[in-house]
Amino acid sequence: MGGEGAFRKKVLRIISRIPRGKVLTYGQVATLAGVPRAARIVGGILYQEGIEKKLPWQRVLNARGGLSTYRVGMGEAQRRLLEAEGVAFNPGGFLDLKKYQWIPSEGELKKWKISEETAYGILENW
DNA sequence: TCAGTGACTCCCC
DNA sequence: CGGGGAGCCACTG
Repeated sequence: MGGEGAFRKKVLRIISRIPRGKVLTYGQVATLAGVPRAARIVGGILYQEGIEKKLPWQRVLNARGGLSTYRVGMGEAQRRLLEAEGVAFNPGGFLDLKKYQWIPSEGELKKWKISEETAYGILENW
């Protein structure tokens, strides 16, 4: 654990920046970190270090706006944490990504060396 | 070094 | 809406 991969570091940094009440999907985090198809890795990293490193792990969801943590027994905890931040789930247990998705500032994108074009491609609510 | 793994995603039924 | 299957790829032992 606590490896030193560049991708891992970027993932941890990006997640640590997601504001209260906002979310990103695993795939979006992976893309912002430079490896668009490494969504599974993001989940793995959070599973290992999310709580240990005091990250806002609850703010990362699957591509449908649902919680993937039910399969590891963390679903209810994640839902409660999000609701405590003012996030409302729809009857199906999903949340509206267009409404809650975090849009990083231009400065942040520049820091991560992500073009606005790339960001526009993966973020719904630009 | 390398096969195995999986908090993912997309597609199809 | 639900389930199955095939890709994916950084990380791990």
